[in-house]
Amino acid sequence: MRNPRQGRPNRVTISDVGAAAGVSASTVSRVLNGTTKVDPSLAARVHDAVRQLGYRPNAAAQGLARGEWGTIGVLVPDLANPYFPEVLKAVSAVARSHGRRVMVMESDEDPSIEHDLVEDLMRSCDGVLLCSPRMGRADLVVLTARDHPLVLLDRIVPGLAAPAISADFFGGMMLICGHLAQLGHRQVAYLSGPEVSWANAERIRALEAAKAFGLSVTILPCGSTSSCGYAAAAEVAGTGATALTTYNDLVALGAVTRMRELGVRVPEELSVVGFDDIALDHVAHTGLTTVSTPRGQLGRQAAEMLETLMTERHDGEPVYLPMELHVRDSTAPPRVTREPAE
Amino acid sequence: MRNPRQGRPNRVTISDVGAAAGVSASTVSRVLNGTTKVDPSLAARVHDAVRQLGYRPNAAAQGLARGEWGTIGVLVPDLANPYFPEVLKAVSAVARSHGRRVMVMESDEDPSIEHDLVEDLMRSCDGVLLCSPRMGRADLVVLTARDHPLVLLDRIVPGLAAPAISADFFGGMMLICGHLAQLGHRQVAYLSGPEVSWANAERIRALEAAKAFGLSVTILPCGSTSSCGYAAAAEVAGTGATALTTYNDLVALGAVTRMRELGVRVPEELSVVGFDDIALDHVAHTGLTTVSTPRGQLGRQAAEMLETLMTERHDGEPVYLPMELHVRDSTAPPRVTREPAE
DNA sequence: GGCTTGTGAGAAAGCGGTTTCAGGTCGATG
DNA sequence: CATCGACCTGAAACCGCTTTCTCACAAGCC
Repeated sequence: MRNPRQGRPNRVTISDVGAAAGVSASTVSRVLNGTTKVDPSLAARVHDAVRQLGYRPNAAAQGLARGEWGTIGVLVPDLANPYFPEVLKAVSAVARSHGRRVMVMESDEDPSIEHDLVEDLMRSCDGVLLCSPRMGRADLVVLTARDHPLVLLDRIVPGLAAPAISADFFGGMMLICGHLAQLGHRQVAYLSGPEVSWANAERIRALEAAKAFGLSVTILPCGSTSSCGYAAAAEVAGTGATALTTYNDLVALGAVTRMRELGVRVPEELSVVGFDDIALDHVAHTGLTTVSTPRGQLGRQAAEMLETLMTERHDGEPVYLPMELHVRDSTAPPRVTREPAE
Repeated sequence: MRNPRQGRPNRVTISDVGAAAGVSASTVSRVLNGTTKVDPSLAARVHDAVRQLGYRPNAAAQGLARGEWGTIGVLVPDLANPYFPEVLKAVSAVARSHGRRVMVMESDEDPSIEHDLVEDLMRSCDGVLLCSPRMGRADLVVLTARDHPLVLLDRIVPGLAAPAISADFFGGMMLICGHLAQLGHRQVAYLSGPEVSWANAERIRALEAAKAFGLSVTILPCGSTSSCGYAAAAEVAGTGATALTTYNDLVALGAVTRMRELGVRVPEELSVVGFDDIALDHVAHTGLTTVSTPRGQLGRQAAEMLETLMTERHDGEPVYLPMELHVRDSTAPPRVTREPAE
């Protein structure tokens, strides 16, 4: 049944154009795609017909015939997280410059549906950009094993067939630790992100490594939202920490708000550091010390990787983009140095 | 040329599945779509084959055969504007619940390319959600005249064939004016948004109407970003206004930042009101008085409208969603009442 | 001038599904 | 026991476009 109920839109086909111009459909196609020389006068007639009939080629038919959808897919955990729109923006620009459309999906932070979503993207896109901090390794192996262009974003997993690009979370946290150590802090607390998040693991790995700077770290379970930060902030006092590091800026800002309420002065009594630099500092004047993720570059480069992946085969190593430290008003030397460095 | 270079992904077709299961392709299709009763044992064999071969139907082929792409398209002016991700999130959820994927495009605030983008969406999507505050009326007329489901978001234009839904910007600004009038303000300045923006016009229309409350309004050209607000804030002093209204929260926050720098105390010396409620107040504690746009509901309802539009024909009137006033810390009575109401 | 090249346009064969159409099997019925 | 429907299933047509294949025609060569 051709679903006669709804007059399907855009019913003018390439043959209609051909008929109107007095040529065959093949010729119309050739004119529009410029694949072969055609008689200029015919070409003109075709263009006229196209304009008059308002012809627009059916994307599905083109995709089918060409074996290319002209589309790339992006999966992100949460669109509302200010981190992603910026990435998306860059991806979208790159895709457009290559004549591709962008399909966006969101998993709502639910890793269990991500596999299906990616499969869905794969069957409707030429390539997929996957940003999934939580997806289990097994799923990743299955997906990257499929012979379908896929680039991993902000997630480096050794041994996968797919290329990957990520901000250097480890390096970013090291910058923070260095900054804190230099200020004289020794006891640091960390409001940890999602348990199974790779990005969170990277931060923790850096915190461990920072023991070399003489930092001692207490890890408090928290989450990735400002309300998590707000809720978890109360427990920082018990750790004796003079500085607080966080999974991201949202958590940090939530914590700062709570600290204010608790009468803990920032940074005099407690230094607080964010992560990602999404604090919109120019607008909201939060003055949060943090490290910045190069989100635009991340998106741009990821999209370019995907684009090359769709023509050549993959070769390269995972790419890490450096983060940058922004010292603002939320960090200061600890009030009392516990003891001078031995 | 079939582009033999790149082994096209997902080469297992429905016929392969049929062969593996010892049935015809038609039967496989019937099993997968459940259109007709098929022998249970055959169905089982088919399902096995599907699983073993990892078959996924080619979306383009399905789209072509069914005359439906299973996709809706969304065009927004700027993904990085925190307003849109929330709308998008809701749209995406609704689309998914109807088994549709979402294609996203961004015009980068450039109305001149929007027409093409929409055309592109139309030829690859079953329906289009158009959020374009700037597009000229002529373009809108052309696009809505095409026989293709399209819903207008945050833009009500009388006389168009397409259904429309918008936040009630007029009502929102009236709430603000009422609030300010009640506090005793008489002289109000407005940092105006983009010249040609419909949403901006609505706000101004409300400001005009608020003369009935005894408010006298000075309109200052500004823009839609925080840096615009920052830049334009200096001119407010010259107007004698005791309260400042803005195109949106970003502008307002930029203005507040500048006011702080200029030594103007908010709200003691100047009340400032935002618009949209994207200030992330729970995280950044900006304390900005503003009106909230029901972005989630907007996206949800718009997507539903589009969905019904794709089956039935359109009938209804434009929908306006109410805004809500949030009084926070950035508004207060004026320091000196210029003169008592006559 | 006859024959080989070269050129450009139309016919036709897919791309990978869905859906119509026709036929074959089987149970029920007269 | 022969006939008629129901009901499935496979073959074939079709969705709209691209691309190969084929062929007619014109120009170039000896």
